[in-house]
Amino acid sequence: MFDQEKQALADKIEKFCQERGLPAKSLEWRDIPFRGEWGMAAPLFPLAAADPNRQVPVPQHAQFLAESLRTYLGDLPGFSRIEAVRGYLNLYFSPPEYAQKVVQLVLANGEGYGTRQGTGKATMVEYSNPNTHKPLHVGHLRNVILGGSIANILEASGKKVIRVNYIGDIGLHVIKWLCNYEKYHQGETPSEDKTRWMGDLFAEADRRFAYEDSFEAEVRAYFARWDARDPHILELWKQTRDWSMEGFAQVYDLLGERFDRIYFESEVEEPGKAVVEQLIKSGLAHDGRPEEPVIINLDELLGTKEEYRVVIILRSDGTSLYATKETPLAILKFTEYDLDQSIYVIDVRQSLHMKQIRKVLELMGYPWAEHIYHLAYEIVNLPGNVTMSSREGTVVLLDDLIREATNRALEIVRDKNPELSPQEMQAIAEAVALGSIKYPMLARENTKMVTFDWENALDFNGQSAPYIQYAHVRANSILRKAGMEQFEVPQFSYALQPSEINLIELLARLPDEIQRAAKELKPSLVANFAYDLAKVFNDFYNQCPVLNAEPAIREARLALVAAARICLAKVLTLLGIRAPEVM
RNA sequence: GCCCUUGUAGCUCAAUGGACAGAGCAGCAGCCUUCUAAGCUGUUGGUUGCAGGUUCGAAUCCUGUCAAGGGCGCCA
Repeated sequence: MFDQEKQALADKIEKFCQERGLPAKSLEWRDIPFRGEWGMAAPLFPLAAADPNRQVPVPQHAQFLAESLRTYLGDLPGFSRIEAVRGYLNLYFSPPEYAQKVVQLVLANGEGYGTRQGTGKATMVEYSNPNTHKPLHVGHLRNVILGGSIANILEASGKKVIRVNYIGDIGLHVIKWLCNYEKYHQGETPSEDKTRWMGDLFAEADRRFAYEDSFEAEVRAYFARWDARDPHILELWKQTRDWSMEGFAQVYDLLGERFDRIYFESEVEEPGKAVVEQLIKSGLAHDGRPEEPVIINLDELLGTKEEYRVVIILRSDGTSLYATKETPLAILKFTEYDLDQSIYVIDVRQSLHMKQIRKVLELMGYPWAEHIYHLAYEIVNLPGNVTMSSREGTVVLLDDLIREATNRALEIVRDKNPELSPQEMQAIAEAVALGSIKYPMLARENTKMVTFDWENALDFNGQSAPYIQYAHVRANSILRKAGMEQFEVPQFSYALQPSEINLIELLARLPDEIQRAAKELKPSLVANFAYDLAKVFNDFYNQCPVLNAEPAIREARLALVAAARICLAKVLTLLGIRAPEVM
């Protein structure tokens, strides 16, 4: 933002160091942690520690250097004052200039503020990955939300992004479902809620499989028939798979997710078996059939001990496994696209598995194997550390949660905005409900477990999406009443309130926050920033009258509100949360 | 047994190796003739699991230890 000034400053500091025989270390600048006045700060401890002429303890010497430097620098253009405190050199920006630059920059870029155009090779993000014939619960939600947000953030940071969904449309779970359906529910068709109906039947099939030996045997036989491409089974499979896919489409539509490419497990099953043959031929895999499965003993091949373990790539009966299909999928991805990085958003329990797949691809000689990255996230549990399991009946279904949250939000909207049409009310309630469900899953670190509880999920107060959405609504409300679309170059030539300064500071930080979140693949950084931004905006809202301020101040503050609205909408969008105009 | 993750206020979580460790919820006391109170103000609450080490400086990095969760040959 102040590049020229910063460069001039760096030159002066370098000269200062040279004159005193100090190592020419560049100072590390950071924000000053005190709010209400802004600028940049540098600790002088490293320089003090490296000073050969130092005779007092480092902190004391750092303070001495800071003071010397302050005197040496004198008055600098663009900065209002310089101070030396506890070993830090603090430079304060000149408020009117800084404020104007920031607000103008935001307004000039609009929705594009803080984002860059996509250049270079693409980054692929694989996420959601639902299994057909199974219910969708809150646990699946974290994956979708996280993956979608990461894709958004990467895109905003200047990457080309390819969103990919890998659908588990085949495997033991599907065979179980089909076998159970044919035996006990022949000819039945799904009820209104297809996903739920499919899920209920899955739970039933899963129970039979676990507790009835005869059923298990039937399922195995059924799998063999699938393998032999029994036309009857293929037909049934296609039909039932479509039911699931229709249900998924509804959910993605509601959540606002879209994909550039959908891969099906079924499309890589045959290629996977070919890869297995190839691995056996090359000697990497050991074929123990018919008694034993086909395995790759990675530890033996690599000389490691209990690190990569053994990976099973084909069952002893020749049917495929998850690992059978993972290698051809990776090959397909890198064949279809020119990728810089291939990110897999998959829960942490599959860490070893992903590590094995990567290593197998590496051993097969694919140079891009190192560009595979497993983004591991922790699962969503229920209170008391109960894992969601459809078999145990310990799940919170997505449908139920969204419906309940929307109803609660609708009550509040009706109460607050009785003049709106039912359609408008519904749209707002949905935006609020989905936001409040999504936000807690994004605001934690990926590696931290999320415990779901109803009370929390339906709380629209405090650190939550509605809080941020509400700040956006307030900004929007002011602008609507002002009736302004265009803004003159704002003049902040009055005494700025601390809350105004804090707000402007956060607006200025937005681009860096996006970059950092993209680099670290952490939507939590954006989620927490969004809350900070909303909080600071609410402070401003309470302390600084806009519409009733005297003309010069009113104009500047309106521009600031417009800039804040843009940024609030921006961060919400990155999180996959809608920013309503009214609520 | 081997490996991974987590441990911060009563609860849920923040904190690019840097200044007094911050929010929300819960509790208590207040604020709607003033741009929407899904908001705001004040207040209570801490030996950052424990012990060492590295560093001018550690919640953050390293080692050990304790606790919780997860993974480890035919589920995905």
